[in-house]
Amino acid sequence: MRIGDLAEKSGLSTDTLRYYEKIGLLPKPLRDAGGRRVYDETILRWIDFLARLKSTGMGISKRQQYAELRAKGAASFTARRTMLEEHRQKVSDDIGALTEMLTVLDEKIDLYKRMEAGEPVDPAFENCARTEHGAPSGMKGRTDDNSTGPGSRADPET
Amino acid sequence: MRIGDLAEKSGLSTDTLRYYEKIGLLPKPLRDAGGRRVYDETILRWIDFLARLKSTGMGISKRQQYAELRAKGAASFTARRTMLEEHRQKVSDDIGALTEMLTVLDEKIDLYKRMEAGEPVDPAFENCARTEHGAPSGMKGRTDDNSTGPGSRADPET
DNA sequence: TTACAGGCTGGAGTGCACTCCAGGTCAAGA
DNA sequence: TCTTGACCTGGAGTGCACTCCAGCCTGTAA
Repeated sequence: MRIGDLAEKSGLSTDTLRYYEKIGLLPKPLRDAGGRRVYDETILRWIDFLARLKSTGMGISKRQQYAELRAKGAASFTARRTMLEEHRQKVSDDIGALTEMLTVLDEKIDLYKRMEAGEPVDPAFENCARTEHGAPSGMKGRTDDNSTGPGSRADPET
Repeated sequence: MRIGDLAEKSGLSTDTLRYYEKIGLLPKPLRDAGGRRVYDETILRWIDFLARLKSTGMGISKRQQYAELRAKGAASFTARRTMLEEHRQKVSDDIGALTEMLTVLDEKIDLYKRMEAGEPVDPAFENCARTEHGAPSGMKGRTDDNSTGPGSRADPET
């Protein structure tokens, strides 16, 4: 498999594949007689896992570190497991934060629906819907962000 | 409240607050006699929500768009709700992907533990442990890394 | 009155993660 | 043979999201 095929199969561009090789995320591949990179199908599994690490918030330097350990083989099993355990914790925390945000968004969306319908909104609930930060409400008098529209005293974003 | 106080309360630096103002995320505040920015407590709720949008993956341009709508007052309720509904979908999808990753990590961590203990690992199971069955979210059912480190035939990263 | 903390502006610099480009090589098909 | 397309390298450029800096101003406190 040449780099173009791998690009197609992995979803990464050839530039990105060469870049990943340069920074050590991908092992240096064999070359054919003409100097072109030749890849084995198995590299796809590694690229996939790298993509998953990335999409779940692991930055390049951590991935580099992991790739470096991987290159050491069995000697790095424990170190790799430790990294994965740390990442697991981060992923778990992120799920918690996102789940919380889902609630915040649901409340806010509901609030907007009711405002759109012209329903009067209880300021106490507004606070609750908007954030954990319980600041006293009372419209702030900024010309550009507040009470501008006809018929709106309460803006969910105030 | 001056910019230093707001920085302390919001967790953002004064530089970041001025930057957010410059790009339109924060409304232009009033100024005191000496030309210094003066903030009202209520801005904290908005900053908080912006932070939440950011930490849940909304980029600056989308936040700018939302802030622009917010500045329009009641006239933008529906547009804002639409943006929040789109973001809700994204957050929900992200939770799905992260949850899937949690399973992948758990299997991989378990695999490493067994390798560290010197347990022989059945290659078939290895694959199973690493692969997403059926690739639910856009990926093609490959979910593992693979390669040969020096000195191990059965490397979880292989 | 002077020291100094804090604030102001415009603009340059940073780190991440690519992405693009110029100028060249290689190999298969017309 | 010639053309074409894929590939090569080194290096420059991009977009995001800040972060830092120089040089200046203001207001309070010793």
